Amino acid sequence: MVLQESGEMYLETILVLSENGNSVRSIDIAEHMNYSKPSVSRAVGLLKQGGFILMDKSGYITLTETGKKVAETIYERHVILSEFLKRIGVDSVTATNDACKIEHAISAESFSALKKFLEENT
Amino acid sequence: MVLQESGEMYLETILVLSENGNSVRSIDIAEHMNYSKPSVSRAVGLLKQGGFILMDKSGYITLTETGKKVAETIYERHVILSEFLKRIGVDSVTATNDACKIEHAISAESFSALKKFLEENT
DNA sequence: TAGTATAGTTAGCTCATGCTAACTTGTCAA
DNA sequence: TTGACAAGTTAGCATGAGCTAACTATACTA
Repeated sequence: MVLQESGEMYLETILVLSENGNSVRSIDIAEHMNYSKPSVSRAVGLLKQGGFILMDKSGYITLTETGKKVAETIYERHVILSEFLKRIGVDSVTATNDACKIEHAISAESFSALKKFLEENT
Repeated sequence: MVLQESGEMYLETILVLSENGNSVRSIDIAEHMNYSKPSVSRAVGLLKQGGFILMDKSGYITLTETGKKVAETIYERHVILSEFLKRIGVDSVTATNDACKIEHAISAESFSALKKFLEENT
């Protein structure tokens, strides 16, 4: 299963919700992302099928190792990208929004160059 | 008409082709973007309808003022983004590819901050 | 125990955007 | 003039991803 941008967003959302100590069911994802329940239901089904998440009998969702790896990769990109944008003078809200979009578009190579740049210019 | 990422790509392609002195018909766009003729035919129809391009009776395409503005905006982003990525150590091919994707995701505000950053660090 | 609220699912729609197959149209050369 | 090639269009398919309406299943409360 090839993960699209939307799949990455779902995984990232699951990671963020669980790290913040929130319960992670389809309904929680739907509320957080502002999507309808059926949209989330289908997406969750695909992610389950693709081996990125697990769901217990009560509907609580956890990331598999694979899912966690993807989610953490994307989330790290998000953090570094928004950090970088803020550093060059972009306001916090715009930086976060843009990071959210760019995180899916940037390659691993460009990302690590950016990260290195940020580390060297602290 | 709200322009999607794909519409931006078509306009950018039209700009690049014409600036390089190539003829710009649907078939030229199709060859350049590696898309089928029908895909381009429809996209061109939508761009025409949206007031972004004009087409003469022989099928030659030119950008309207609106279309040109969009195309130049995107193309400038492309140039600056790939310049920036190369500056921080990304190889030329990857920089170009990533710029191609990020140019549609970045906001005007983040872009101008990036441009300013690049100017101040020449 | 019956009724209600909450969560999840199913069916089916829409839109954007790619594709192929097949048709039309116009130009040029034999 | 005819035939062939090039360019463009039409019809219709596929996929991803959102949506609403309506149904199901579970659990708690009166």
